[in-house]
Amino acid sequence: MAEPERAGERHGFELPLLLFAGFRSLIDQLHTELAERGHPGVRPAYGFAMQAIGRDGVTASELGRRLGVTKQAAGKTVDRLAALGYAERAGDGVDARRKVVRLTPRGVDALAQSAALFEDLRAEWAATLGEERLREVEDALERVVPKSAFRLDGGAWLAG
Amino acid sequence: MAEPERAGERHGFELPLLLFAGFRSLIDQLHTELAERGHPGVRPAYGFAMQAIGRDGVTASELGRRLGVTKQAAGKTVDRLAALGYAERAGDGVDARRKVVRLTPRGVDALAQSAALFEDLRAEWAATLGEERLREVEDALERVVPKSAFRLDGGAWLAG
DNA sequence: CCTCGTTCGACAACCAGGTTTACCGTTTGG
DNA sequence: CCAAACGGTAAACCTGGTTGTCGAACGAGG
Repeated sequence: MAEPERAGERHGFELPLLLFAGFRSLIDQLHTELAERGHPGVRPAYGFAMQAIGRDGVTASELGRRLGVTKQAAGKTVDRLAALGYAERAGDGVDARRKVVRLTPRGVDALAQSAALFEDLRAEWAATLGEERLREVEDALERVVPKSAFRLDGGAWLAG
Repeated sequence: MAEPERAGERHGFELPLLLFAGFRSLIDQLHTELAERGHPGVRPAYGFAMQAIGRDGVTASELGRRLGVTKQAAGKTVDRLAALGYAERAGDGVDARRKVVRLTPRGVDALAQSAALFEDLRAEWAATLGEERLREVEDALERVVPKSAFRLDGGAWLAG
């Protein structure tokens, strides 16, 4: 009760909420903008997947390993991506079992736009907080986050 | 190329990853600890739901509104919570349509333990970063996060 | 050269969580 | 007093996962 000014005690439960809200607002803004730029169907999970496919393409099994899910789940994701025109499967001449998943030009475009938009969003934060302070936040998070949590399998985690 | 020291340029895509990783590591640690303290079955989504039920109880419809999902989805969540012994339904004497969902003592315990654990986890971060710096991170996030993103419907958002 | 183990892709059945649509019973207000 | 609004439930379906199983293709050994 001593200092009603300047947000008193910080409670433990606020921290995860703030982090999540920050993540969420970035992702929401990204997808809003992405939708206006010709990619209305992209969902957060697809972003992770396309990132994992990359410009060289991967097999479904390898994609599963990168995303931390089973090859079956990865295969289903590729199906949806393919249905939306973001990826396609092509047989591999060398190994008749393999089918390489590759991003279509449309997929590559979505990825490139996302990267640019993330830069813009970060710049907005920097405008509010100052580059200095934003940097401090990033550095702090990097110090406190175990690198084991720093992977590309967000989609899998979310679905628990 | 001027300063290879001190983590060069920060890229836009790192920010959401850092925020998510931070959130994720807190939630993972919470549930690991929770499991060791007699609540192995609790999943992140249940945490949101139990928080929304609160100590007074709510109807399924109201729960749905709080969580940002349909009443049907809320009802299913209550089913799972009830199956695990964290919540129970009771008829309301006044309005024969209503069935109030209440936390069981076990549910209340899970909620209380979670709150305590979140305090512990925040304290760990404070030990690494310093209370000062952690506070700066929290304040920065609060400034930059639109309060509209600061809701209790995380579960619904995750499932897209 | 042929077989054995491993890998890749696909299929089926299932679970968690969400959505629509639809219906029934209760409560309430014009 | 009756119709509209509200609470609960159920069915069918979607997205993302999971196991388990299977056949086809590769690769290393005998």
